[in-house]
Amino acid sequence: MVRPREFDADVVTDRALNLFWHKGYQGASLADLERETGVGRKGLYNTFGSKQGLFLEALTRYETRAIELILAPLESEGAGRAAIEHVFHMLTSQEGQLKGNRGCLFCLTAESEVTSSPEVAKRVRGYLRRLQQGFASALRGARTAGDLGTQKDLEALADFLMGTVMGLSAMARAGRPRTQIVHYIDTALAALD
Amino acid sequence: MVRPREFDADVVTDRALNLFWHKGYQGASLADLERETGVGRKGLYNTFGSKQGLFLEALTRYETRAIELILAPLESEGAGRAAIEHVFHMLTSQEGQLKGNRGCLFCLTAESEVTSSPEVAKRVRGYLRRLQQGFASALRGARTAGDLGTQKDLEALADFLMGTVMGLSAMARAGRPRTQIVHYIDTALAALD
DNA sequence: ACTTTTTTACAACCAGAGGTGTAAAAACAA
DNA sequence: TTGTTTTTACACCTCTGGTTGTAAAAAAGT
Repeated sequence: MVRPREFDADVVTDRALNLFWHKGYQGASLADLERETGVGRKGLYNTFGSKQGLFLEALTRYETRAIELILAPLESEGAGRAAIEHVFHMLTSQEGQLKGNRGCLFCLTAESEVTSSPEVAKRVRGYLRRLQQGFASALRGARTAGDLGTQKDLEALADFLMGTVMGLSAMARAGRPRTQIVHYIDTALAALD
Repeated sequence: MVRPREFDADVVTDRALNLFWHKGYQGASLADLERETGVGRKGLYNTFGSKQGLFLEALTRYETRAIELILAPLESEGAGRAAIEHVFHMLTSQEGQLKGNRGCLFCLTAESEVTSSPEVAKRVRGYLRRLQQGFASALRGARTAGDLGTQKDLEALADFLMGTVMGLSAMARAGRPRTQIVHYIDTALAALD
């Protein structure tokens, strides 16, 4: 009775995510999105409602991946200092957000103008809060395991690590040399000693 | 013989700088610049040649201030650990880049699309390099004064501090709570212990 | 085969971008 | 005052942004 769609909304979301990740929300134009996804304007609007709707969908997709790769290791029961180090080393590896000078999509978005949209702003704040809490959780684990100085302020350390993620994202997007980024991360992790 | 300008290019540059600082290069439109400076399009184009020309002029103005406030203290003869701490505390104070969620103009520009312009990219790279070298210089001073662990890698620490400036700028622009920023900076400075 | 429903392709829309052309206005030398 | 030069004000241009309308095309139930 109805004509089925010629494209898979999931792969379209994936491709749109890649574009937003590379160029940011405002930097990715509808023409870019058409080209990248192979779907015409009307198809995108019928499916996602608006450019921002598509962006929110892409954010969800990104968050899902980030939960697997970053948050889950930090939030897991036995997480401690090793989990924290693993996350940062993963982020600076080829698999992480360094590839293609993309950085972290939420960090990028947090600095941009899209945050004037309440929905986007809420999503960004939520992610960053969860990230900070993830670090706090893993830090408590590290303390319990005796891997952390007893005089350290855990809340301050969690804020520090969250800021470090933002700094890492900024350096990645700025195309800073790999050596500099590695120095940055290694020194930051040494702050836990 | 010639009709003199009705505006002072210096104050126009200042006002344009403020706008670019708040909204970024692409975020500041010609209409915004006209409104902010009180000068018409033709006046701006006669004086600065193009939007990018005006931006480069504003960058120069910003750099001049940054040299006074940030680089000079780091590069001065007796600079050491106190100079580094002073710079970061100044940046997190009301006088610094935190005011109005502006962050650091060079860091902001480094993450943006304007860097596809070779002139802009060169200016940004030059500033960041000088900043890193300023930290390295002050770190050498700190070591000489015995204010630094002897086993620390100075180059890595300098890269770390430069990254910390980028992280601070990102947090400021993202409108992160002051407490979090203070935690971030204090913990980063403790990494010098 | 016909009808219905939805997707498609294409063009158009309106707002805003950066940049420019034109002619009036203003200052100073003569 | 006149003439020259440059700045101004204002409209305009072209291009691109996101968004929407229209009509052809395609599947599935009857």
